[in-house]
Amino acid sequence: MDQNKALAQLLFPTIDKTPADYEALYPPRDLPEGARVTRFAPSPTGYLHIGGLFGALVDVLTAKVSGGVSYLRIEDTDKKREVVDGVSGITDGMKAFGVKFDEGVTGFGTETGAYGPYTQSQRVEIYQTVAKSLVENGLAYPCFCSADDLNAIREQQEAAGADIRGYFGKWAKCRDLSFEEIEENLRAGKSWVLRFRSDGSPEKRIFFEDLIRGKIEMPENIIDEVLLKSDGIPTYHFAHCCDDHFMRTTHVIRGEEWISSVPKHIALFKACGYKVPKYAHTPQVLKLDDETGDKRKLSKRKDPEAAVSFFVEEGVPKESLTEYLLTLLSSGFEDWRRANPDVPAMDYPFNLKKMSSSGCLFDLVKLNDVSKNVISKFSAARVYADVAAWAQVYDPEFYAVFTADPARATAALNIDRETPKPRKDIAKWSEVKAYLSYFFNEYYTPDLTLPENLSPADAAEICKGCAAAFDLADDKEQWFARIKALCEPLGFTPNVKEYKQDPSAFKGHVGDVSTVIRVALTGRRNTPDLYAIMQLLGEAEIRARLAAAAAAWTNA
RNA sequence: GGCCCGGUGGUCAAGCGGCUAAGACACCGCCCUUUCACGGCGGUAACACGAGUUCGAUUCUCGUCCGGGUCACCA
Repeated sequence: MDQNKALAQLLFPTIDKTPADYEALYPPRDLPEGARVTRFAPSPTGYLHIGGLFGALVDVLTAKVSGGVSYLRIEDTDKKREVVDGVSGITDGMKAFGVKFDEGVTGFGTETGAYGPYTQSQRVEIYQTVAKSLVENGLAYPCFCSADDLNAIREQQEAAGADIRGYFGKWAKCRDLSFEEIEENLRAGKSWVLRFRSDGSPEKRIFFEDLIRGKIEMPENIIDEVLLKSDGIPTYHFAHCCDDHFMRTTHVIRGEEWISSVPKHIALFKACGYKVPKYAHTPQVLKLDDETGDKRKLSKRKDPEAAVSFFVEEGVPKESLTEYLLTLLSSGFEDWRRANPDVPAMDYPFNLKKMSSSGCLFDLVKLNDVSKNVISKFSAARVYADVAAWAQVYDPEFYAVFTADPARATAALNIDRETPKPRKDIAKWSEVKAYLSYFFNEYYTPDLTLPENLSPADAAEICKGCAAAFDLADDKEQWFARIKALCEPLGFTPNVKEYKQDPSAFKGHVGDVSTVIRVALTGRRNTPDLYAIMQLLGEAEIRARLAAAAAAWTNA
C-alpha cells in the first residue's frame, strides 16, 4: 500500500489536491426530484455535423422536459485532430439553429456555469488528481510499451485467433512491473501512459438499462484501458468518467457507436467510487448512398448535407431544421404538432422512450416539405428580414436589389401570405431570388412560351386589350371584371363552365386569358395572385411588359 | 473474426398476442379553382427469411440472412 502511494507520488509529483477537494468544489446539484442533467460533448474536429445537432436537441429537450440542466462541454483531448475554428463552429452552429444550453461553453474562450471549466484541455489537473488517487489505490499503473510493442501484441493475438484482443491479462506486460522497474524506466526517460488495472473477468457479464434500447447485456470489461496518454491528457473514457461525475451529469446521451464501450465506463465509474450515470444511445443519422443504393452513415467527407453549415448556406430557417430533426428523432412529434400547430418546437414534451432505436435516413425531400410549412406561417416581415440577412452573406448582389425597396419586397412576399391558407412556395431563402425574379428587372428573364391551345396572334390581342383596359385604381373585383370583358370580343368565354360544356365553341376561357396576361407580365405560367402582382409592378412596368409581349407574339 | 445494436411500404414511422397493419413525405388520379399553389377526397405500396411457443403471431423465443457499430496513447 505504501508502495502505491510512493508510486503515485513518483508519477504525479506536482499534484497536491485530492479528489475530495473537487467533490467540495463541485457539489451535487440542487435540483428537484427527477431533474435530469445532460450534456452535449462534441470534439472540435471539424464543422458541426447534422448528427451533432440531432444529439444536442435530444440533450436540451431531455433536460428541459425534466426541469434539469443541459450543458455544452468541449472534448478537445486530441490536439492532432483539432481544427482551427472547431469550437466557434460548434457554438455558432448551435446558436444559428436556436439550440440553447443552460451552461457550458458559449463560444471560443467563453463559458458560463459553476461546474467548469467546460473544456477538457483546461481540466487536466482534475484528471491527474483522480488518476493519482487511482494509483494510490492500486487501480492504475504506468505502462511503458511502445507503439511497436502494442502492434506486436496485436499481431500475436491475431495470429492466435484470439477472441478478445487488447491489453489485458498475460498480454499486459507492464501490469506487474515492480516499483524499482518503474523507477528505472522513468529514470531512463521512457514515455509512459497510465493504464486502468481491470479486475474484470471474461466469464462475467454486466447488465445495464439503456433508456432508448432497454436492457443490454455484455461481457464485463477486462481491458487495461489507457486512462492518461503519454502527454498526460486523458482518453475519452477517463475524461467521460471524471467530467460526468464532477459536472454531476445524470444522463449520458450519445451516439450508438459508444454502446460497446459502456462496460469500460461502468468499470471506471466503479473504480473511482462514482455513481454510474444513466445511458441513452441514440440511433445514427444515415443517408442513401447514390452509388451503392445502401444506407450508410452520413459522412463528413462525401455528403455536403452532413454539415449544419450546408443548411445555413442554403438558407434553411433554423425552425425548419429543428422541426424536421424532431420529426426524425421522436415518433410522436408529428402528431403533437398537428395538435399544437403554433407552439414552438422546443416546447415539445420529448421523451427518450419514444425514440426509435434504428438508424434513420436523412430525407431532404421531407425537410423541404417541413420547411415550406414552417415558412408559410412566417409573417412577410419575418421572411423579409430572414431573406435579407441570408442574402447579405451568401448573395450580396441580390441583397442590394432585394433591400432597395423594403416595403415593396415585403409586399411581394406578402402576396397570399398571412391568410388562413397561405401558399407554401418557399422552402429556403436561396429560392427567393428565383421566386420573386419578375419583380426585379435585374433578374427578369421572361419565358413567353404559350400553352399549346393559345395562338400568338390571340395572345397579342389580349395584351393590347389588357393594356387599354386595366386601371390600377380598380379593386380586385373590378379588375377581374375587366379581364372577363376582354374575353368575348376575342372569341373566349368568361364562363369556365360554359367552356367545358362545349369547348369547340370558344378559343378558350377566362383562365386562358389570364394565363396570357400572367405570362406577358411575369414571364411564367404559375404565380400567386395576379392582381396583387400588378399592383406592385406599377403602370409603367405593366405597359412595357405588355407591349414587349405583344410585339414578340405578333412577330411569332 | 469476437462482442454489441438494428431489420414494418421508396423514406420517416404507429403497433406492443387477435387490427381490413395508422399517419406523414414522395408518387398517381379526382374535386375545388382565372394559373400555380393551398385545401378536400381517393389510389399504388410494407411486417427480411425459417423454425418454435400459442387456439392465434408484425408483436414472444431460437436460428439464418442483411445492414450498422466496436475492438487506438480518436472521440
